Amino acid sequence: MTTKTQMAFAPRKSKVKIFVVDDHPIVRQGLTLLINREQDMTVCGEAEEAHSALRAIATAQPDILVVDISLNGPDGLELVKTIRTRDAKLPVLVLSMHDESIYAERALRAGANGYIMKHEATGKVLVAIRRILSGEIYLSDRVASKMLHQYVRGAPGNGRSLVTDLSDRELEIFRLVGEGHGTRQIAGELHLSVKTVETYHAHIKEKLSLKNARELVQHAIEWHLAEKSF
Amino acid sequence: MTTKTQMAFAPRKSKVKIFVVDDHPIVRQGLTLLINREQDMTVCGEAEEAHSALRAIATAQPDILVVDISLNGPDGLELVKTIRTRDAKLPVLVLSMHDESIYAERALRAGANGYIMKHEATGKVLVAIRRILSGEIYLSDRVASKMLHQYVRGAPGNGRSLVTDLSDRELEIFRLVGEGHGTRQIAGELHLSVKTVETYHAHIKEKLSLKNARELVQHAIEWHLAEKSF
DNA sequence: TCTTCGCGTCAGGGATTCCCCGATATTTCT
DNA sequence: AGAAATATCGGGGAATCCCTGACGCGAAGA
Repeated sequence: MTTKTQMAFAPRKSKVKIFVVDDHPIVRQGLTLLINREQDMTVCGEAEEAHSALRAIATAQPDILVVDISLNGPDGLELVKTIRTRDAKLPVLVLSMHDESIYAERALRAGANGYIMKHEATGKVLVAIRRILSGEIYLSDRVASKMLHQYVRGAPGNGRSLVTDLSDRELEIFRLVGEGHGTRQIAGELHLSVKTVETYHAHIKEKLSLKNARELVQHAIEWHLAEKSF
Repeated sequence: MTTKTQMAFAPRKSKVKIFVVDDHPIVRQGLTLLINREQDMTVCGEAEEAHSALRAIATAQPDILVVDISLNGPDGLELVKTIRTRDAKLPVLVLSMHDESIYAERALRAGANGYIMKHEATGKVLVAIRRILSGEIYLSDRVASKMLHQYVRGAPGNGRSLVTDLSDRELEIFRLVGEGHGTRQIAGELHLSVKTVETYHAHIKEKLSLKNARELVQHAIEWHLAEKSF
């Protein structure tokens, strides 16, 4: 099931090439400096959004990707999915500033090989990268146990919100609404028809039991600046 | 393994001592590496939340603080306010991942000397630090122009919120909007014409320098949530 | 295997809101 | 008193909301 034959256990002659996608230059810089300090790793390129990332990846040919989940335009999940349609094997580590395990689950479902949060120790990033390169899947202990919990029981402590029921695309629109983007604006950013965005509005309203668009905006904004850190 | 305040082998030369507060280790690392590459700057300590930050700052005696606005527990604004009660002059640069200028206004009002967003170039951080150390206030061009625009018509002397410029009736509509009520609904509740409510919308947008109704809703909700915490 | 179902995408069309132009009367400030 | 702000309404075009569809596709279930 796994393609371990591709991975060599012998020490590489060339460094592992890593491509970083994050919309915060400071984070990119931090990751780059962190990675380049390692003897056997090097950052072969960066991008701040999905479109240019795909272009740059084609030429840079990295061995692994590190992708932030919240980007301008198509988000990290979309990027991972797109990459999966082009290269089934290219490993991806998804970064997130949110502790919410809904993203972890979605990331893995989208085809990522690991999920790590920005508030974890920097060393964990390197651990995750090595773990993934060796063919395994990386999850932080907290997220892993959380996901297992949700696997065993439906809702531990009743901590799941209706937002969990949203599909990836719906969640993406929901997030953009929460950031204050309008229908037309979102349609433009995601290269969709206005009508399509309106359909997502309708679906989200139904899944979250919201009466009208105003409540949608209200909940999206409150959810956005909730910053619920666990 | 994790040391919140790490004493580097700081050269005794008169480097500017910088203290970093951010709940994302990757960001802290990025900032630290970035700053320490400068000849005249050094990071004298870090913290990931407000409480330990206050303790560490007392001993580290930094020349300037760099504080993320979203922390676990008390947020960056609270930290800035607390610091202002202890040291009126210690300069503070507030970091934020939000590009909304709502936070910029609040940051300055809380006593910060600068506001910069994480999605700006890393070099800007160094520029901001130097600018602040020279006694000035740093704002990114976009935010600065917007805030200046706001202060032209306001009263710059007192630090009151722009919301106080609203008339009673306008504030009433503003509050209802923040509670999620729609135009028609408000008109019904106040026994007004829909057109009248629309006029108030326009007046409020004008006074608060808001582009469209969406920003109005955003600010109204933000303000509404802030009111509840007092 | 066939069928259902969720998902992503889009259209038509009436209802509603947004947002620019106004207007008039009362209250408040100078 | 005169000027400015305030409170109340309207017209009309653009944008949106919201309902009712539609189609392909992949996954899950019968």
